[in-house]
Amino acid sequence: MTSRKPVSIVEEPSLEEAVRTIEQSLSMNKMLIIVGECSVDYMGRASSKLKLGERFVIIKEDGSILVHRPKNYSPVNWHPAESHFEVQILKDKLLIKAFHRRFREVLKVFFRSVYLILVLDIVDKGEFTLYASEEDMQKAVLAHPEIIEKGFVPISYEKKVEPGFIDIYGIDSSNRLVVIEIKKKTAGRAAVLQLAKYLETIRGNSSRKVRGIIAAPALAKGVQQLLLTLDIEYKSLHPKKCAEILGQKNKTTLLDKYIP
Amino acid sequence: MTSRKPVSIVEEPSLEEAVRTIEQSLSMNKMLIIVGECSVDYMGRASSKLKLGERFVIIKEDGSILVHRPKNYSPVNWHPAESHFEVQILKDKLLIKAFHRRFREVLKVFFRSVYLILVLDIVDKGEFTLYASEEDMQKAVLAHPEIIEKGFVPISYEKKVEPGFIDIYGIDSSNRLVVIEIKKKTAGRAAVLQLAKYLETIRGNSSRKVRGIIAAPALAKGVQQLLLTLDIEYKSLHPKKCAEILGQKNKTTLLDKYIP
DNA sequence: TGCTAAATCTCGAAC
DNA sequence: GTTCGAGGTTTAGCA
Repeated sequence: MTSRKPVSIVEEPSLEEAVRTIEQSLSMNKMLIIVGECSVDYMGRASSKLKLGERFVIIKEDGSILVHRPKNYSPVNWHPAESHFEVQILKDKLLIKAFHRRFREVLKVFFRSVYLILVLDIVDKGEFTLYASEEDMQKAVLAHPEIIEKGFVPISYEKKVEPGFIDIYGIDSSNRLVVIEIKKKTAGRAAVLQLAKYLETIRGNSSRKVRGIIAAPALAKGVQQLLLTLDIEYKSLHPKKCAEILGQKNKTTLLDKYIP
Repeated sequence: MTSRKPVSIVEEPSLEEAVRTIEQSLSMNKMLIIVGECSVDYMGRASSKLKLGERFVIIKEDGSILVHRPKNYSPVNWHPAESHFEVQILKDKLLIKAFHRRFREVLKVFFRSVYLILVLDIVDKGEFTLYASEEDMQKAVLAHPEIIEKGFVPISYEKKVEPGFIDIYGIDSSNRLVVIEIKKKTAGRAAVLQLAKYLETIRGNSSRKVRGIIAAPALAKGVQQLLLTLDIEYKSLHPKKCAEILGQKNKTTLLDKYIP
């Protein structure tokens, strides 16, 4: 048994060698980075021509292709995933054709010379979280309760209540109990009904007035009426804003410290 | 004198070697592709965390940085141009910090191991034209003269006249001579004065009324007055529209032919 | 599947 | 430097 080789390098291949390498890698679903001198034609939703120059082309295992120049964040030409490829020699040039069926597009890269081909067999299962997770939103509220409302003071979080765990509970400026359910995305009926169950349990155990608040970036359609019926409030709370708030202590230490 | 080496490869460097290579390349304003096992933290307009995995990082000479996973067209993390970089070893990891001053952002890439570093010293002066080139615009006008005006009939193109070549000339519906100068981008004073010279030559050789038309997507500011003075007209002509006109015959032959 | 709206939008040009 | 507008925008959420 051979161990996986994450990086294979083909230096200064002839165009024929390059064709073989590229075809083989594509058939084995490996990623490619091809560096060389090329021109590019694109036609589809729009059309474009790029004259000869040195650049590199990335072909990913999901069938996306990108042509990158030495400048700019964005590729000069590309196809999103699901492209199909054809490689051939055509008049002393290596031609990579990428067809995108859904967009009815064709991208053609003509290599006059190939400096290097990288074949990457890399595995990436790393979890990616954007903005803030629901947990981070919770942290943001705990660290800065005023983002819910002035005078709110958290008492506990992840508190066990009959149907599950309450995200945050505390008291407001009038000493009323407040139960908060946090949602990262648009809050639907399910979220509201879950909070309603918590409230039912708590209201049954106490004679004090208990407020319920759904904190989410948005409210699903038709849920507004449900809130009125169940006597639950809605507070707009965006994960992005939470991230910024959490970051403020870091921002002074991180951003202001580091950015000249 | 040494000739430029477009591609340098550093395989399986130690983290210390990697730091040296990266710092050196950055200081010499060369492009970098770094393949390895890394995690990524981002904080700025939004924030994100990416756990350990195999991926590659591109750092371009304009200070843009991209972190690409094996899938997806778009990078998982990035900075647009104008980032500043710091490279260091931190707790058995290679840390690349990218600061973006304008956006007040920090991107941190922690490499646990580096498989390969590509240093690219590539030059790309190739012209990029989206939609249509000036030549295509000329073709579009020749194929469909009515996009200039109803009744216009081209007679010749690229005709030699004293200062250079006239893009297109022909006659209008009133049998007057028409000289057309085509520009792909906003027409400035230079373009108008060039056309004026052509007109001067032609008007000197003929007693007929000669019209001069600048065909371009836009007119630079202040040029309007110059047009009045020189008795030159302006016709809005967009390369995009020209491409669409030209593409009508190509779309069926190219796209339908190639895309399965 | 098609639309609507936001995006770490990017990017270039005008002010 | 900042703002404005277009883009093969892309991308995610909903009808």
